[in-house]
Amino acid sequence: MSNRSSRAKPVASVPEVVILRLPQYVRVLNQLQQKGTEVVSSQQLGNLLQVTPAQIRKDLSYFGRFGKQGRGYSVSHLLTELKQILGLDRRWNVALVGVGRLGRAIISYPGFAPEGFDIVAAFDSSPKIVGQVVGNLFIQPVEEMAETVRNKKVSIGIIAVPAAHAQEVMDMMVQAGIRAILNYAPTTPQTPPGVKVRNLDPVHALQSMTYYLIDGA
Amino acid sequence: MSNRSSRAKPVASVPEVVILRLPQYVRVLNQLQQKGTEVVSSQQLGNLLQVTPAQIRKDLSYFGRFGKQGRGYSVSHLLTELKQILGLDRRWNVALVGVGRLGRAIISYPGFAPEGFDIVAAFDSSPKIVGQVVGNLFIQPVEEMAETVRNKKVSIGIIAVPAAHAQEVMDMMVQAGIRAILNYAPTTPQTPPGVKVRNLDPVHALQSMTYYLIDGA
DNA sequence: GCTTGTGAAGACCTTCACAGCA
DNA sequence: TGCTGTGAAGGTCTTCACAAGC
Repeated sequence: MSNRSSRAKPVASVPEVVILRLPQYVRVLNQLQQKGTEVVSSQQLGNLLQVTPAQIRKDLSYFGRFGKQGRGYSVSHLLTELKQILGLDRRWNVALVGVGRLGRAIISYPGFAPEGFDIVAAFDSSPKIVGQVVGNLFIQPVEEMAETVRNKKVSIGIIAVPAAHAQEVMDMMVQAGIRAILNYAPTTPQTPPGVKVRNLDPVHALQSMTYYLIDGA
Repeated sequence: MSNRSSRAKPVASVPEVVILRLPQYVRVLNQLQQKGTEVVSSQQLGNLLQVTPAQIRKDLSYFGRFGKQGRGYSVSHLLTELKQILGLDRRWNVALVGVGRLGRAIISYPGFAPEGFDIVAAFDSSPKIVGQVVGNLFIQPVEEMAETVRNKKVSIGIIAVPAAHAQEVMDMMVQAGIRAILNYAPTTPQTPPGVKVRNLDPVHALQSMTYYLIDGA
């Protein structure tokens, strides 16, 4: 009923599309804050995000009442609330499986840590790769996954193995208790309920655009 | 009315969610074909894809009637049709902008060419990088983009520059006539109508999963 | 008998439009 | 006056359920 503590849990379940938009709001609010903007209206946010103002207000209304009539939203307050809602006010430990060319690129990608995501373990199935050190990480055999996930409090997995092995890696991760998975393999593994997967497959992305190019070319 | 020539254009506009699913159907059908499966029902496809059979039949019905009552779908026939619908029965020329660490990884990624996507040009704004040869590609200055896109019949662009420059690269690509863009930068550029963009931002993907992890941890 | 293709129903999400409040 | 928060309306996508046909 009250939302004063900003711990308010959504009463009804929030549509996933809404959750997918919130990180974008966070990103734009961050930019506004850096520019020194203190207050923003749903109208202005909508312009920046190419979204209708009504949608922004509706999205936010799932979680509480963050604005002031006649004025708009306090940038810093809304940012704080959204980060807390999304769990972006803390750090998350991540485990990577597959330390080939792609896996190495992911380990050295400098964009994760500043956003609160720390790759704290990396696994491979090849004896040639296990034992190597990449970045600061000692590459472990996949057999150690469950134990390491427990010890290092890993909550998120990244799959960077060839498509043919993605499903078994998924299963191992789920078995180890991981419930959020970022999948770089060009395949869509079967996912048990309660586990979230995001696929980052560039080929699939391309294949879903060419349809719109036919005729034009 | 007839769909014999399989050139049938959809009568009403097809929902984008449908277009996003079709490449998955193609992928699974490819696997079935390699295993020697000749006929498949919407039920079986649904099991493999974790989608309801009704959805598969409805999706396909936007484009024609590809099945046989009582039997199901011919794998090879459906595959041919879907590839043609999506434009995956031909090759597409792609231009990359941003030849840093990420751009180099994209150029050397071996997954594009077998699926019909050829990176035929690469651009960078840094004089230190322009003139280098990466893979087989001579890195050109961004100023040459419009001309090269025309000469080499490029239809698709890949953005692999830092977030701060993604918007201007987008604008240049659109200016050069590109209408499909794969964006690796961690930002969502403003997109003019008629241009399709797919974002492959790993941080955004992670930020949209942590919500579901709260409580559990 | 089995499976497609599809209108109709239902679920879900977006947009409207306005009461309420600063 | 200006902008939020939100029921209600509208639109879109998914699922149902069954006639048609192999």
